[in-house]
Amino acid sequence: MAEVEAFPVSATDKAVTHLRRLLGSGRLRPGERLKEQELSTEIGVSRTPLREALKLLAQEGLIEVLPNRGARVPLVSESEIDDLFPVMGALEGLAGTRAAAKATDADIDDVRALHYQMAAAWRRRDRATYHRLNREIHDHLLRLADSPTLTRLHGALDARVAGIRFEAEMDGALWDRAMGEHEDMLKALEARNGPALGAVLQRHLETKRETVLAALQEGFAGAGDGQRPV
Amino acid sequence: MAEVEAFPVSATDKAVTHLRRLLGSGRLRPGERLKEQELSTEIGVSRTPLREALKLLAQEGLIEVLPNRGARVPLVSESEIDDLFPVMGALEGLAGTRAAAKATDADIDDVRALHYQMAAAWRRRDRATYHRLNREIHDHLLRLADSPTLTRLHGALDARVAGIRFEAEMDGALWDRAMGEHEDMLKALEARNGPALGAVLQRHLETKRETVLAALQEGFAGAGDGQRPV
DNA sequence: GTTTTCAGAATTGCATGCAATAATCGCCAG
DNA sequence: CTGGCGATTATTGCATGCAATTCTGAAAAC
Repeated sequence: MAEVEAFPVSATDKAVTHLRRLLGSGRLRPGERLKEQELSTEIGVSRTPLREALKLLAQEGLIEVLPNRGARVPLVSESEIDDLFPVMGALEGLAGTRAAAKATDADIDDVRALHYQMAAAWRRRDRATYHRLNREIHDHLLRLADSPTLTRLHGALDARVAGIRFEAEMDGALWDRAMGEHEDMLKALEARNGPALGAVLQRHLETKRETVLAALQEGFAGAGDGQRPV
Repeated sequence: MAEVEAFPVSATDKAVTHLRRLLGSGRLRPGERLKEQELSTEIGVSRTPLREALKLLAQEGLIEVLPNRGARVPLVSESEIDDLFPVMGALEGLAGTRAAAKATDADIDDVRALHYQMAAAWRRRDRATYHRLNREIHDHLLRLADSPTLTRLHGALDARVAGIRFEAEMDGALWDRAMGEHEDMLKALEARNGPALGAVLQRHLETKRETVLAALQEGFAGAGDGQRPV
């Protein structure tokens, strides 16, 4: 067995990872104040690396730090969604264009397999499986685009909406529309038509934007299910 | 006069600003090691906020920090340029599309004024003025796009190539091509043709990519003129 | 009953100290 | 003279302490 590069995870990385999980899982809710003392003891690092982690996540927009007033989980507003999604659309559009150009036959086979599994989940209205496979397909396409910068930026933006539990709220019409767009994606990818794939992805983002906005208006603002009426 | 919100600049902000200037001005050269002690005394803050600043800039890709080995100014490689520019192209394309849709007549007048000043600078081969106005025009368009996320991401990517002194190397043919694209930009903006403006900006980025690559191959790698053969 | 005030507590921002890791340089073998 | 090795030095990573700021809440004023 090859010796694994014994890679000392820094306390800052540990804090970043831990905080990401807290934010993504909804343990920290929008508007909530993040106290350094509290978090540092929970995570098991001192305040210095924790503060570094907070600043890093703030730069990504996942939290916001106010001078002398500590960090908060930002409330996600409609205007932020409207700001965010066009940019994600542009990035995914580029990803699609590149992915179609670079995909090997094997890559396309992989995506096709995921696609048909997802279509099956959609037909039986299995939300959880659908969303898992959906994510896998999008990750796959992004990976095919083969651009670290693209992956990094997209990930940063995606993390901001990850807290919104829009999946649960996805209504039938929007879900069908999304599924239809996925059909078009597969066709464009099979035809290795980059511009078409890019265009579909941009349309798809618009559908996602509407889904997220609907969820937001239903009161699923931000991470967690804390605001759920039951 | 309204009382200005007296806002205390944090030591971290001070360090970030200072480091940005050092990197942008070429005082710190690619490959150079950044020592915390040295920098902190020069900037006048202690190591803690300096370290926060380093991590923030590292997240933007302006520097890289290796575990236990400190921070370095990364060498800019061709592959990084090839990675970066398509993404910037997608962002500027979006900016153009939005800018054309949102611009008021007054906005267009402003851009037109800048454009004709720049054209004059181009005709008399006044590089410095041309590049200043060029930057102003691009900033203006980005501002018209009216998207904080777009501005932020574009700024982060732009900072990475800002250190490369590609302006000095811009050869005649590429310069003329860039100027022609600016003509098209103005036309598209005047016609409020968003897609057209977006497309021009993407083409323009490709021209810039070639310019930067040429400069890189001439040995102007990264910030500063240290590698210049004289 | 509502608002203002102000002392005490809590919290953040930053500097410094100490342990752990990496770089450096002189020394010795070949 | 060159290349490898070990002690010394330099540097990073992190924890902690202290000053400055903000928050809290209870009493006083209206």
